[in-house]
Amino acid sequence: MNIKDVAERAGLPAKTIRYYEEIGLIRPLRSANGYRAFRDSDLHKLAFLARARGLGFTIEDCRKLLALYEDRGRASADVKALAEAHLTQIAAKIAELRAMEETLSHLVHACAGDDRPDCPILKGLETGAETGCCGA
Amino acid sequence: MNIKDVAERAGLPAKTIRYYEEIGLIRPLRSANGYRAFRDSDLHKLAFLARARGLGFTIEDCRKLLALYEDRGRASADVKALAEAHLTQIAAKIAELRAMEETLSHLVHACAGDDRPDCPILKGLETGAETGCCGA
DNA sequence: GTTGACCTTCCCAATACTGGAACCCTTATC
DNA sequence: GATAAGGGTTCCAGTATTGGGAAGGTCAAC
Repeated sequence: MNIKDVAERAGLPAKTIRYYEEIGLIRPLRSANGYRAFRDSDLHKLAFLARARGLGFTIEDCRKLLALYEDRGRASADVKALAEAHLTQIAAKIAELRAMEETLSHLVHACAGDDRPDCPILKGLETGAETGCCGA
Repeated sequence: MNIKDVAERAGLPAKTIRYYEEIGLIRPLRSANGYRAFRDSDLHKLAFLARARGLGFTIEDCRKLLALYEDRGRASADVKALAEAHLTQIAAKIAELRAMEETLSHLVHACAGDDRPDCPILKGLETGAETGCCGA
């Protein structure tokens, strides 16, 4: 298979596939003309990578997951540990975003959004205070 | 004020402050010895930037916010529009992370996490299916 | 043989910093 | 005056993960 075929089937841009080869995630063969010649196993790995990346795993995590995927003697505990650590990071990121969302939505609600210059959002950014809409 | 003082007061690393100058967010004066000489107005801007960045605004959004902050004749609607667009992006990011979290936590819960190789997480990444724990 | 769709490598851009090297300035101490 | 500590400066390179595009080789069809 040439790169465009695997790209479509794995759901990854060709550019990304070349990059994954460059950093050693896959090692496709080469045809006589210099084209990459992907085996089914390469396609499987790329689809695996696409899904792992889609779940937010870093490339380095993907490298470890791929190694476990290929290791018939792996312990599922190792996979689970990786996934749990990643879940923890996802939860932390969500919490961070929610905090931003909360602060910012308070400010937005306090802002008239008209043609006058008075703006609680800018005031909040200036002073570090929120709108003060509900106490203190 | 020298850079270390403003860094502490604004809550930003000195490196970051130099970077902000490089990209034109601030324009501190220079002393005869070549040191940056920060005015109070520079400090205010840096603190403003630190808070805006803390709310997840991109640097380019910060640039616009700073321009509005400095424009005494701004319309608060412009600020609000920026903030609302950012809120939308935050919400989208949260939704994305939650989807990842949900999929991954299903897989994790289905995984025994012992020393055997059988692993629903790897299977899920291989096939694109979730655990199938609840139907289908 | 020419067109058009592939493929290749290589370099640059993006985000928002972060680290380090090499070197200059200031102040205090010996 | 020498030295050392603790500032400051610039410049280069790197992070993570692509995306864009140039310059050029290859293949299949007409």
